[in-house]
Amino acid sequence: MSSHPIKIAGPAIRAVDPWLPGNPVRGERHQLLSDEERAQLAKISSIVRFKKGEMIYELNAPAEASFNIISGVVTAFRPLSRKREHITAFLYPGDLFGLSEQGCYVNSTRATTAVTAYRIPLQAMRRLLSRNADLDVDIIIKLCDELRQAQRHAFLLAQKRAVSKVAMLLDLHEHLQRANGLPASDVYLPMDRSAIAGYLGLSLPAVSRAFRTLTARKIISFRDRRHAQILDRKAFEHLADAPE
Amino acid sequence: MSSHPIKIAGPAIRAVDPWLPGNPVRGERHQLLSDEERAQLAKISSIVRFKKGEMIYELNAPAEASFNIISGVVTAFRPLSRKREHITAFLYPGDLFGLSEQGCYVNSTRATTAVTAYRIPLQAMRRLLSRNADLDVDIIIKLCDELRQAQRHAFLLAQKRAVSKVAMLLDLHEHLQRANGLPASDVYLPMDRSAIAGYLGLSLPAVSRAFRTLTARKIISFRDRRHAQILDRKAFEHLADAPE
DNA sequence: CGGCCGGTTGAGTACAATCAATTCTGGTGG
DNA sequence: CCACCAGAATTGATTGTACTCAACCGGCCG
Repeated sequence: MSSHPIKIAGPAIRAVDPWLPGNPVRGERHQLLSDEERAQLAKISSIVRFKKGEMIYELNAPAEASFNIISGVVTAFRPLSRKREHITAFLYPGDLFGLSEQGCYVNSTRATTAVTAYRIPLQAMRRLLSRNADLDVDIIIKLCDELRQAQRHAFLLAQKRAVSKVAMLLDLHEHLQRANGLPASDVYLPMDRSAIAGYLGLSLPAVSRAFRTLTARKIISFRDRRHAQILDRKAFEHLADAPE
Repeated sequence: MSSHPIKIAGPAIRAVDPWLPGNPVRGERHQLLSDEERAQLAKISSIVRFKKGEMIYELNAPAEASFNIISGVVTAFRPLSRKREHITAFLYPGDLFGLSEQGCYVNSTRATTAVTAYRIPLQAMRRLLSRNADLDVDIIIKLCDELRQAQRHAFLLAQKRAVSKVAMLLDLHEHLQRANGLPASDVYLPMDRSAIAGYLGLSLPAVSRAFRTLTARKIISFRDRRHAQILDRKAFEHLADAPE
């Protein structure tokens, strides 16, 4: 232990606390697990790496493990008939994924950037869970977090105007960056346009046009394809918050 | 105890098991809590009743309790500017609701029918959770269930054609009835058309037209406003499953 | 009997999908 | 280092579908 100054503490689960109002900072996601818990999890986990674009697991495959992201971005999606896919979520460091229903994964996942993650076998996880009440509570908190995310996603999808959807996506990512303590002077979008389209329930051209509209109206501007700045906060929030 | 032949066991949480393949019956939601756990929860809960249409709690109010439905249907929603609202979920017996973020509710809820429910104070719940690892696991299972539901809802909302959305709604409710062991010869929709519109992200006229289209094509028929039958299973699944 | 609420139907408009052509970008090999 | 290529992204023209607004039905209650 002490022979290694840089210690890998084990899985990290980060979420906004559902109970405490502002802990430690309003809206900030914080590390839920104690060092003790992380060590326990580390004992049953392995570290895996995925190259950009690599599949992590496929829909309906037998679920053998959950994953906890250390670095990189993962896209969770449901393949549709042809070249289309419905994107369920973008997952970031501190997130947990690999949900199953009756032993099978309920979506497919792919590394959107290079990814390193803890791989936590389900068997071991279950065993650990039934022995450790504190760990359970942390997982519950995280699941509540993901549930709220999914509900926000649904809310976004219920919007009709493409510009609103796009604005809400930017808003989500800005919040996310802030919640992770990163500077949010510009919004970084690690995924490509077609992934955005899949997440927003729009066609790829529609995404492009929506971005164009927003830049034309001087509401946002693009430093490059993946870095956006919000220029007109007022107009932006009007679109992203309560769209008509 | 024994003096009362009809005993109220306490909260019931029903969900599809994420791990066991088919337990007890493929796709069936089963009771997660042991009698022991239900008794523990019962001790810290009270039973509350709500009239049809009554608000249960409001968005952003301080969250003091979670609820577990005994009977009736609850609508969770997010109020929008005017007469509109985005409906997050319809909740049925065995469901758990009253999620909070930093101490406040993240949506509003209203009784859609007369409702009876357990009211579980959060403080007591937290205390109980941190002492009981088995109970935690059950709650985790339930949250996974709700998370999948939310993701299905998002998937539904990503569909573009109104008939697909409506078909998926019927499909969801048929599955739900089946999962609860009810006969599913016809699909019962306990909510009114405008609630359906709010859930599907459509205007009220669009819902009406979609139903009309489906009946005109002899894919479904209505026994009455709230009871639908699926006539052409093939065509129905084609719309509800992999649209396009 | 009349009004009200939930629901349906109709006409016109707006917005995004589609299909297709074009430009931009990043990566590769000469 | 540059030329080139392939995939990503943008733009354009047309079509379709759902929205809006508004009128109309039908049951329920006073």
